Amino acid sequence: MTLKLDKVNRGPHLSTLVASSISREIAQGRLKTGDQLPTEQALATTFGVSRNVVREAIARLRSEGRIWSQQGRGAFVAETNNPTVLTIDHETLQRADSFRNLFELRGILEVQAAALAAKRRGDADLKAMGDALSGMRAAPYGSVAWLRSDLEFHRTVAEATRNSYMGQFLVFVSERVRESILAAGNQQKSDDMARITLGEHERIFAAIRNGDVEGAQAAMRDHLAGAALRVGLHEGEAAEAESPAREVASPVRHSRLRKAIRGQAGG
Amino acid sequence: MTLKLDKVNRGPHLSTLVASSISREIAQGRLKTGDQLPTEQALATTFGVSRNVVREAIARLRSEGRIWSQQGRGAFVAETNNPTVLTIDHETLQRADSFRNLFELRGILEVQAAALAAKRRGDADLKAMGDALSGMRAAPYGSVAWLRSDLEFHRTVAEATRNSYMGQFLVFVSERVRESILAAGNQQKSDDMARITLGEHERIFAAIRNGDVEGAQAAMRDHLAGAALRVGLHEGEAAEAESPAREVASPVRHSRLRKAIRGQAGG
DNA sequence: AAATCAGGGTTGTATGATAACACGACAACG
DNA sequence: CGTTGTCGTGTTATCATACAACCCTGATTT
Repeated sequence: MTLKLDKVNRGPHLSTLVASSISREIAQGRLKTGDQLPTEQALATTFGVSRNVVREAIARLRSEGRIWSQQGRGAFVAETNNPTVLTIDHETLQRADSFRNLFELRGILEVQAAALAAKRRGDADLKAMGDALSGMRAAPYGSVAWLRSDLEFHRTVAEATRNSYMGQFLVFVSERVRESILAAGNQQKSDDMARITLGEHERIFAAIRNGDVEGAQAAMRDHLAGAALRVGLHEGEAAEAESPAREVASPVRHSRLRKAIRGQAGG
Repeated sequence: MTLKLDKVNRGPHLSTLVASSISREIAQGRLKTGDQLPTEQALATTFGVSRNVVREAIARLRSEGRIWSQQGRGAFVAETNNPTVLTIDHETLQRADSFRNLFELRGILEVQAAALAAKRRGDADLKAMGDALSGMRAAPYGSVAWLRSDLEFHRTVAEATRNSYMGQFLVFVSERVRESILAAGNQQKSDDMARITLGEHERIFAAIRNGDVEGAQAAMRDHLAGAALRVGLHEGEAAEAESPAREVASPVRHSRLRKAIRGQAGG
């Protein structure tokens, strides 16, 4: 046994469902900035959960700056136009469509980063990329060392853009993507994949070394398409409209409540 | 009259205090990655609060990715070596090259967003964009209303990508760019500029409406190039800015508990 | 020895109660 | 008439307790 009976990573707590439901209401404009939310009691009954759960959800939204609340008055939708920090909630990332979206964003950044790197790379950048590739060749596919070298390669590409924000964002997004993949943990490994993946990286490297902007873009696009396949995202027109269609392990308990929440959120 | 005394800055909730206390323990290394936290009951008694408060704090830390918990086992410190939030420092943005880099990143995102929007826009998106354009036509160039409509237009484009992360990132980057421009505040206004800028937006809109992917990209690229010129970006410089670090008012009630928490946490 | 199961410990959720606070209604008072 | 004090209601913040679901361990049984 012990086959990868999905370890149900972070089974979404009820508070998470409630939080994303409210969050969705805000995002879709049904709750505008300054609006007062229903009372905790009302939310609890409409969602069919305890007030405690609602409070955890609200605490979370408050910590994200989406709403603010005052004792004796109520909770109100905050001004969302001043996000001073950017955070990606990785419980939401467990949803397939969210993951796809983030992967798409990563792709855009990676491809353009490859283009800039092909224009601006210096000798030091090329050496760093070469070292990272060597590291990938030396390590077994999927091992920790392999993953580290993989990340390192992409990091050096980002660095070669000479745009620190590009690197910052790219690392941030890539890390979230990687975490999500590791959490799913359903990727099979083979020597073929090692060879293919390595080849993709080498083509990216070659194009960047030659200053071939469009070649670098194409090679990176290929690589990402391959990576998408390897993690089980079918390629092509990736992200469809965001709809709450999560597939993960079915919730055991409270399934009716969860369904109700999902239904109302989906709209 | 109207003496504006600060609106009572309410003391943070107990759950916030508990959360930041635990957070500090992690940051200072007293709780290493993988360590198991004390049980909720234990935390409740040591902090002198109810288990409910502890749960809200833990829910918050969990949503921030600092810890993860599993029913029946406990809560554990997550791998937090990679940043879970992304922030852009105000001061570094004042440097011209930093600003240029951020502007470049914004350009990449905007151009690709325009492409995706041309593919995926729906009728509601087109209407929203049209409304934003109307708002720009009605408002004087550079006015608050004009800026709001401008932002609104770009936001609707991002929304039409059907990729929430795209919108999130784009809004975040654009806001930083806009703040920086406003801080510089050395842009001249003219009717010519109003006409030109509006025309750029209209071409973007037309291309997206027609589903012209490359046209949308080109139009957005034009617009950004124009915007770069208008803010004096090629030899540009930035201005000074301040960053008021505001203090929180002293908590009124539960002061003993709060002090206890602060004391133990502060070290 | 291996499988099964019982028990305790922990988190997740529900429920009710109390305290702190905001706000309007209303009477008392000048 | 305007002001003030008081009260009542509604809401959030917190507490306390109980139960359900789940994990882990170890004894019991096969």
